[in-house]
This record gives sequence, C-alpha cells and structure tokens, in this order.
Amino acid sequence: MNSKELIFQAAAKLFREKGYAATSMRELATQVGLEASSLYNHIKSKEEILQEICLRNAGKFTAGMKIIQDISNLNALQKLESIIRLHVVIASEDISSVTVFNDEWKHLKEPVLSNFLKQRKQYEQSVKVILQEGIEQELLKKVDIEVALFSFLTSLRWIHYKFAKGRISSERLTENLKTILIFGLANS
Amino acid sequence: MNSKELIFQAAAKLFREKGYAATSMRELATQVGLEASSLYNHIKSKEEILQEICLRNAGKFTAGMKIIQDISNLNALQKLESIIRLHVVIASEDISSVTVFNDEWKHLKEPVLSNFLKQRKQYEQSVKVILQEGIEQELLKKVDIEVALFSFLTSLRWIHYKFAKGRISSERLTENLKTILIFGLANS
DNA sequence: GTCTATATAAGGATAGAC
DNA sequence: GTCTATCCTTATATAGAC
Repeated sequence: MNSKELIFQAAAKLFREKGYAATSMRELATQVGLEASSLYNHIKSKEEILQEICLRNAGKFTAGMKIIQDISNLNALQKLESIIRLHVVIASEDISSVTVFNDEWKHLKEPVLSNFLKQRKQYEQSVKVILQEGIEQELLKKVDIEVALFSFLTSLRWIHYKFAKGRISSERLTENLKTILIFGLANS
Repeated sequence: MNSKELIFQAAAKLFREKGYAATSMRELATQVGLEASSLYNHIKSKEEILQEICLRNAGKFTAGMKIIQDISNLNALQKLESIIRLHVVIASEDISSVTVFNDEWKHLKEPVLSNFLKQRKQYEQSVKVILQEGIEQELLKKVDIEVALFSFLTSLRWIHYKFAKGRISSERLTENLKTILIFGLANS
C-alpha cells in the first residue's frame, strides 16, 4: 500500500474515534510516523481525505445498488435481503471508513457536499421504490414508507458496531438482520 | 427561560448542525446575541454545556426505563412498545438536544465520559433483559440478542430525523415503529 | 520525500473597565 | 451582566534546506 493509502487508512481510524473536526493533522502525522508538514507531499488538504473516504464509500453503495436493481428476477423481499447483505459486506471490508462515511459527511464543503447528498438521496430513493413495490405486491405490510425507509437504513447504518465489538460472522449477522428487519422480532 | 437555558438551547442546535468540535464559542455567542466572553458569566466552559445536554437526556431515558420496569403487568412485547413510545416522546420534546446526546457524547471528558457510558450500558442492559424475557416466553423469535438489541435501539436513535424533516405525529410514528420493529416489514 | 521553521488564522478562556 | 482587549494554545498549511 502506498503512502497516500496509509494516510487515508490512519485518518479513517482517527476520524471515526475522535471525529473529523477533533482530529489534528499532527495526530494523523504521528500515526503514520511523519511530521505534519510531510503529509502534504501526499495529500492536498485535510478536507481532501474526508472527501476521498466519503465518496469512495458512496460509490460502493451506489454500485452495489445498481447490481441489485439489475437482477430482474428478485422480488422485493429478496431485494431487501440483498441490500442487507450489501451493507454487511461493505462494513466488513473497512469498518472505520464506512463509519466516517456515515457520521462525518457533514464536514464536507461545497461543491462536494451537494454531490454527496445527491448520491445519498438517490440511494434512498432506490430503496423506497423497492419498499413501494413490496407493498403493492402485498409482500410487505402497508406501513408509512418514510418510516420504513429510515428505520431499515438506520439499522444498517450501525452494523459497524457489531464488527467492532463482536465476533459475529458476516453470514450470521446478515441472517439475523434479515429475520429482525424483514420478519420482525415477534413470534407470529 | 433564563440566560443559561437559552445558551444550552442555542448550543444544542449548533452542536447538532455542525458537531461539538466544529462549533465555536464565538458562533454560539452570536446566536444568543452576546460576545463570546459574556457567555462565561453563565457557564463555566464549553465542555459544561455538552455535559449538561448529555446527562439531562441520559437522565430522561433512565427515568423512563425505570417506570417501564416498574409496571409489572406488561409482557415483553408491551415493554418494547413502551420503549418505542419513550424514545418518540423524548425526541419530540427536544430534537436538537437528543441528537447531541446521541452523536456528540464522544467529546465528553473524564470523569463524565465514564459516568455517561455507564448509564448507557445500564440502559442497554435493561432492554436486553426484556428481549431475553420475550424469547424465553416465546413471544419473540430466537434471534441473536446483541443483534436484536443494537438493531432495535439504533432504529430508535434516529427518530429525530423524522421529526426534523417530516410532519408525522408522535402517535403515528410510534404505531409505525411498533409494526416495523416488532412485527416486521413482511406480510405474514 | 522528509525535515525544521514559520506564516496565518482561529480556538477557549480570562482580566478588568463600565 | 456585558463589553473590549488580550493571553495562550492549537490548528492548517507553506517555504525552503537537505
């Protein structure tokens, strides 16, 4: 891995633990074994690091969603399951990075911020369409789409917690989330 | 409302929008119509504001949980429903403050941080006991308790989103969350 | 590509006049 | 209780030697 990638990785870890604004370039430099000024031979600015982390993850989710949409023989339930798996896989690949993507995007500056929010909105819209499809086909209950959307996605937004703390496998996590989020906690 | 409370309120709004670390005392002062130095006639430090916001909300959740536990004739499903209502009510009372409580606690310093985390752990433990009860009584499916706990609580941790963006009533939100989180999205 | 030194800005917080 | 002035620290980022 080159210096730039090592910096991104160390930055993701720090941004996750302390938050973007509370992380200094001096701390980051120490983590990668350099002086602060030396970082600027590899990156343009602190902001650039955040942009890279956020946009890379946005790209992963967008690409994953496109694949799910393109598999035409999945019904709404199977699509939701695929989305759960997508979130678990991305979180398992790089926990720190996806946490920064989730929690620190608000420190992005224009015009990157608008670009980021547009992508997120589009992703949410894709999930919304699947939920609507499911309700129309009577595969899903007639719930408020907005509440379902936010409840579903925010549950998935915190998957990294489990990987960070626990020793649960991707498969078991996916299976459990599928049961809980789609079929509910209650015994029916 | 006295000056101190006005400062807390303005601070919660700013901390929520920009994050604790990215909010300056000068900005906060401007919001309440003062110079930065004048704030210190009402509060001891920036940190004290965060402490107040976090501990007040922690207190609300702890108190609410105690009441739910004390109602002895509720079964696990009814207790979970009560917890949903508790989160909706607290979020509806003061959206900014509860968001700061959720997202900015990591900037607390010791010994307050440990105290805060202890309270949070205790709250999670209470929910866990209810989930275990529900599984033992076969009211709930045999899911991984940790996944159920985190999935349930994190869904509720983002309720403020709905109040901020939408025009949904507390009653309708509670009802929808109950359906989704307890009985699942899927039609059974 | 890394370092030391430094420019420049902004941060939290205090002193003391009114 | 609020102000102006300021202390002191820390921040991002650049310049220029090696």
